[in-house]
Amino acid sequence: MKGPRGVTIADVAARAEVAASTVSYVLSGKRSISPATAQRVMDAVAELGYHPHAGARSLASRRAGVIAMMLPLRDGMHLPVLMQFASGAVTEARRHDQDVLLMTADEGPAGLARVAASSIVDGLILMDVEVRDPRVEAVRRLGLPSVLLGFPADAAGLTCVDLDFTAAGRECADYLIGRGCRDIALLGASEAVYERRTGFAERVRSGFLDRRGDGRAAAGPGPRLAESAAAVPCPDDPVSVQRTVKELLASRPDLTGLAVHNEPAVPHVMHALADAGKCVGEDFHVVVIGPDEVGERVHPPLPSVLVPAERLAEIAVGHLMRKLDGLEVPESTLVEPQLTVR
Amino acid sequence: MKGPRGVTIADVAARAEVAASTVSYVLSGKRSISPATAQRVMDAVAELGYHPHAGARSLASRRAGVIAMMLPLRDGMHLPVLMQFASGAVTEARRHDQDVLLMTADEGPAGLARVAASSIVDGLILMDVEVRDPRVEAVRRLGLPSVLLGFPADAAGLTCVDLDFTAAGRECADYLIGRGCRDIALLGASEAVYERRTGFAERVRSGFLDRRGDGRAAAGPGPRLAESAAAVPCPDDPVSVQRTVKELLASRPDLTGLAVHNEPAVPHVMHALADAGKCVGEDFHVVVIGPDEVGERVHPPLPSVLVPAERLAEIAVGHLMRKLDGLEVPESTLVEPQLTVR
DNA sequence: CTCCGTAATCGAAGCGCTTCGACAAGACAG
DNA sequence: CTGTCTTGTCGAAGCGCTTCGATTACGGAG
Repeated sequence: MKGPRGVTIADVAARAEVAASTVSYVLSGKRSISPATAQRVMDAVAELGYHPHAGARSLASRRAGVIAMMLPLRDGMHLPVLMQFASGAVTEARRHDQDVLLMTADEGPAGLARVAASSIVDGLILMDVEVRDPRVEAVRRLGLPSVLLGFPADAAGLTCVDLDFTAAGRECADYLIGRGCRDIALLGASEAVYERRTGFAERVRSGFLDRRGDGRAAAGPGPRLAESAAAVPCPDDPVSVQRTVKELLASRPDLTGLAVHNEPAVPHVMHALADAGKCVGEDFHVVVIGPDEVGERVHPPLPSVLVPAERLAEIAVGHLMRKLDGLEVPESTLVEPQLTVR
Repeated sequence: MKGPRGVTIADVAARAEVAASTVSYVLSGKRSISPATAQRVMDAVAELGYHPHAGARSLASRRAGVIAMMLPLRDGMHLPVLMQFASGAVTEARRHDQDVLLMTADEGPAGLARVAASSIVDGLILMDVEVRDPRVEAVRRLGLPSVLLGFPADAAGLTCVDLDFTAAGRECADYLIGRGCRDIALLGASEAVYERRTGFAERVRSGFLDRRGDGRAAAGPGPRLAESAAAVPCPDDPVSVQRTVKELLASRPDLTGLAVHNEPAVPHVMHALADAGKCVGEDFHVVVIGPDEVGERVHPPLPSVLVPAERLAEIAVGHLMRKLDGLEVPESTLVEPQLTVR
């Protein structure tokens, strides 16, 4: 039924004149083998282009060498970040000799049950976990080693990794304050986003508002504070963005610093500011929270606090690997955001 | 070493009081089984939550139930399209009871050799195939059933699927002509893109220029033609876009229709047109080639010819499944673009 | 009433790998 | 020189599944 039978461990063993088990031990390093024999085996492996049959290996060793990565491929979620994450995860997984099975979030808990039961994967990375996420319960029940990106309501006993959004908000405020702004504001995502994932957007907001001085002394020990800071939600569409910015400027005439946590809105914000006669980079400062490209693609280029998606992926995969090896990992990991000044 | 041993086919067999082989036949349908027995088996499967061990299955049947999808995860390539493609591919694969292994293009030919040799996948989908692509040779050599997205220089014996870019260019021209534009232009990607993938960008251009009348009769049989049409490349950065548009308008004062085949440039094009006093939608028409969001996120919303990524994915996966079943598929499939008017 | 074809089921033989216990051959202490 | 460890290697027993005869039971044809 299948064409060329493929080179098996027996072929390698024959070629190196050893037993199949010896080949296995050379490859896995689980028993000591004399250097001479090991070399002969490695040569045979190279000459024959041997790669162990994944199925046979998983059957015998109860380790598939594959991890599943469940992404919210359909919507929401910022795309570049997702891609960077996916890319980083695959690269990191390969470094650990693992492959990555891609699943969409809409396979849901049943999908997780399936891959777990069929032993097709050894572990799981769950992206974009929401506060009330049905998949979380499934993960708990299945007992499959996993790492979540995002924090569910009850994270006890789970390994979670996420960007430190509070710190991101704070960094934006600090950047603006450092530029001399006394009155600053945060332009957030649409209301809908705030409802969907408690945490995420709110944490940015609270970090940002942390730096609100409200008349308190702006000097002395501790971080410098803004005299005044506000946060307003904002829909994605061009017209609403323009309106929101216009209203914001009208209601706060002394505003000189704006943090934008709403990727698609950025170009329109710039437009609106220009219309209002603000000269970004001189009498007005803007910082965006989002991937680098967003800040790069407008004129003038904007500094940005980005989600270090690749780092997140590395950390997540790294933690998962450690769990697979039975090692301990921290339950909760917050990754520092990175501010890129342009 | 592993916790709960998992439910096996033997457990199901015991529960249903049949032989393991009978369970296998019920599940695969490869031999006829009496309805009564089949029912008992199905019940047992459901009650125990049985899922066959993927490794064992692949070992015994020489079919892994997994296909590999190699994406250029690092750069280039338009992101939303990629995501839609990935999403569509996974969904379609699941419909055929297959899982998807995600690989990055930088694993290259060696990665293909590895997955092929380890029988971890049954087939391959290669995204974003370029004219001279080292992976193509590997695919040929390995003889692994595969489907390519894009056309390599020598596509003989391979199954290739792609958007009909020539038709996309033509459709843009036709749309503008239909709007009454007599002098139209195509704003393309940066020179670099044209060099990287012969085909792709060029085909759009040639389709577009197909509708150039150059003084020929604009009436009569056949498609209506524009009196004049031009194509200019354009870099991505805001400043260059502005300059390019300005120069274009200056050199062609009668220009009233523009097709933009350069996603990041779109907002800046709109800006430049506004600066030049053009009123898009009334005295000037713009159509973009790219995913819907691009057209939606500017003001006014623009019609767009999009890459039907999801369809491409379905077709690619569908073809691959057919190949896995030993059926015939066309060597070359061109997918019609879709024009969305707003 | 026998013979044969068909339908339904079973048992056993692998698939290619890992892993466990055995075992031969030295190394070394007594 | 005998007994005890190591070290390096082998053989065999599965892992859970599919698949290929073989086997039984049952009708209908002769």
